[in-house]
Amino acid sequence: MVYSSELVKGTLKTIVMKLLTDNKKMYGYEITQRVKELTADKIQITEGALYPTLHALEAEGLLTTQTEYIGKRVRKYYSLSPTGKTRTKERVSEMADFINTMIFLLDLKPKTA
Amino acid sequence: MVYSSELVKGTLKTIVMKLLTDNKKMYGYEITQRVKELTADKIQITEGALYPTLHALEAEGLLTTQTEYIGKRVRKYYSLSPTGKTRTKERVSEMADFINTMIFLLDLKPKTA
DNA sequence: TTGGATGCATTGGTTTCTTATGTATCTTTG
DNA sequence: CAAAGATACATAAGAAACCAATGCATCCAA
Repeated sequence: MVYSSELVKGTLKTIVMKLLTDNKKMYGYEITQRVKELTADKIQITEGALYPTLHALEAEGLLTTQTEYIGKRVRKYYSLSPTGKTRTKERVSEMADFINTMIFLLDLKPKTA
Repeated sequence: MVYSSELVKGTLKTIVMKLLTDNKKMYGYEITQRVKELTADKIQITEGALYPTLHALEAEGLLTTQTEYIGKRVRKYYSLSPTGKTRTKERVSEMADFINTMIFLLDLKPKTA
């Protein structure tokens, strides 16, 4: 099962940034795999979506990169900048608020809970 | 305060359909106002987003319409078709599942809860 | 009588994502 | 050892969903 792409829309940046908060540094491919395993294949980040997003976050100054070589293969690690860490907290808490609003709007909690 | 539009993306249809589940019939403008008041102005549905969405849902056969006149002013009521009701349940429960995934991914619940 | 609210709708542009493609290396398997 | 699949980066074309702006029209209150 995979969530409809419409549902997942708008959450990619937040997910990536939160992962980087917990893991200090990660590379693109690793992120796609981590999300897949953490969500039991329900969210699959495509590379066509991820790489432009990473580049955009870097251009915004929220991520920094460092390139490593594994044999002859390039691996580009991303880390949160100080600004990125701040923005991540803001984004995550905004998302938390939004989720509560959705739970209320969609009546997802039994009233007796 | 208003949620960033990026965050709200992809939830419009679900919200509209759920509202129609609870209210039998509603018209466009009413929907925008209801969402505003239910969310304390945090979600503001623009008309440029809403009307095309309503038309799309109608074209999909999920909504039916009936036009009424208030004085000389047209008011177009939307209701869920039987198919629409089924789809709404599916959408809402998919959204519930997705929200749980996001809560897990973003670590939004204290582990001792 | 003018501004604001009500109520419909479309158009042009942007953001965000998908699908497809490209290049290259490494590993596993028949 | 050849081929397929995994690893790893990236871009380009197009679709989907949305926003901002605008337009038309009615109603009401100041």
